[in-house]
Amino acid sequence: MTELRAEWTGKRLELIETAGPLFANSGIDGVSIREIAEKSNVNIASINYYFGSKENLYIEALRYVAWQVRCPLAQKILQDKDIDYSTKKHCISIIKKLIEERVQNYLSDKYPMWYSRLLLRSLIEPPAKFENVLFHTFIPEFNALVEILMKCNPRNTIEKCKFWAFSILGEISFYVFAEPGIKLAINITEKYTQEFLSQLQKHITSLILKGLDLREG
Amino acid sequence: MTELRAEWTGKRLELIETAGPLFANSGIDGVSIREIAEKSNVNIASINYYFGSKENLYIEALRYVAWQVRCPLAQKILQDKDIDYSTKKHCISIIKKLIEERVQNYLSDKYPMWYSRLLLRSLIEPPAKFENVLFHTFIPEFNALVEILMKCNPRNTIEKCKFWAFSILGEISFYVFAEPGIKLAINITEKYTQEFLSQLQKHITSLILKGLDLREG
DNA sequence: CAAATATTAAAACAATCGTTTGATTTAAAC
DNA sequence: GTTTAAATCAAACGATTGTTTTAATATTTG
Repeated sequence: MTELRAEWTGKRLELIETAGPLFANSGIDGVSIREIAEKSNVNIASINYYFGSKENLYIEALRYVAWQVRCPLAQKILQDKDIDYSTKKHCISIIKKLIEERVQNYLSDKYPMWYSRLLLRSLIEPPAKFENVLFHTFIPEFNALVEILMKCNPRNTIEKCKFWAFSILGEISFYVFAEPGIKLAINITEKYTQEFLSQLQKHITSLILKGLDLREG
Repeated sequence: MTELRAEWTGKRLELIETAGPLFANSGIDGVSIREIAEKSNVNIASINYYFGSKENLYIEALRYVAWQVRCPLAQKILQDKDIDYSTKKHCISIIKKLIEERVQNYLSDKYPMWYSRLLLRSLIEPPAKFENVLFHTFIPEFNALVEILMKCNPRNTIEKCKFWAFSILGEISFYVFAEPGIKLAINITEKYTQEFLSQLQKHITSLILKGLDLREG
């Protein structure tokens, strides 16, 4: 666990942690600063005092969760010059870890569920101001993912590897953004159990590895 | 193409078609009835006159798109008693069609993109009132999908087949709800081309069939 | 302690929200 | 042609929105 940035401390952090889940559930327009102030036990003026505006608070909350649940494993792996991508075993191990990281950071109780919900919400409704956050989190991780997939399967074109990267991201993201619908479908009301997530991780890993012709053994 | 319902005609239809894309992009709270009235060239009072309230207009728009882009193929297939699920060929053909139907209805220019965007938005933010729409569209289609997957692969448990169904839905849905982020990642500004969608459909079909051990030949 | 700064508080700001009213116009029915 | 209903309109409703102001209170600094 890395340190939080200095900007995410004290009252600022409190406000982010209070407003965040509200934003994640109802969007920026679905939450009033009075509701945030009330639940956070601060005066309404504090929001503008600490963040300048409601929109800035939203953007800060977005930057905060993007930092928390970021998945830098792919970039780290790419820096390792000792990896031999010609052996199936290594490639399988890498892809397994890449999927595990995202299931852990997006879906497990390592972080509150609203972290990933707020992050993914910025994917569906990206006002101009949010693109900056996306550009520094989602895009680099995506590009690293594509690069690794290229090395694991050099015969594939970059276009095909982008499809594979989107498959990995999509499979996991679906359980975040469609969470209410999914729980309706499988008839549960509580949060995903660890057992469920373990099975899900296995399922996605198997699906992707098979697709990439990287079946073990 | 089936007929539209009587409730979706005239001024009501006009209002739905005007408000729909706004709702899909910004959510119910991100659009004002004055903006809708202005773009629709009607008086503000018309919205309450025709729908009773803004929320009802939103729900009607949701019911409208859910009806339009619904994917009833799975239910239809299940009614056909002549299908032999023990032959790989039939199973492959069925799953291909199921994926094609969703890519067509959700992503192609068969329908405006905001249809599927609004529908999927109801998955991420389902107020109590929207659950009703979900329950009559998303859930039955999902259940039928699971049932077909069970018949294609009787050795699988129902839990595993649910994962497979979610995989199919998730792979395609990702390109709807994360559309802005995806276009940022692959650096395009226009809508998905037919060529891109054709490749995407091939990719998802191959991915799912391989995962289900239904590789052709 | 005194001065300067940072934080909190209540109140009011203008603007916008969804909705309603009541009058007027259009269309349909007899 | 008269009557009845449907549709449209401008205007105003009270409530709520995000933000600002101004004063009071902590906190920190010298």
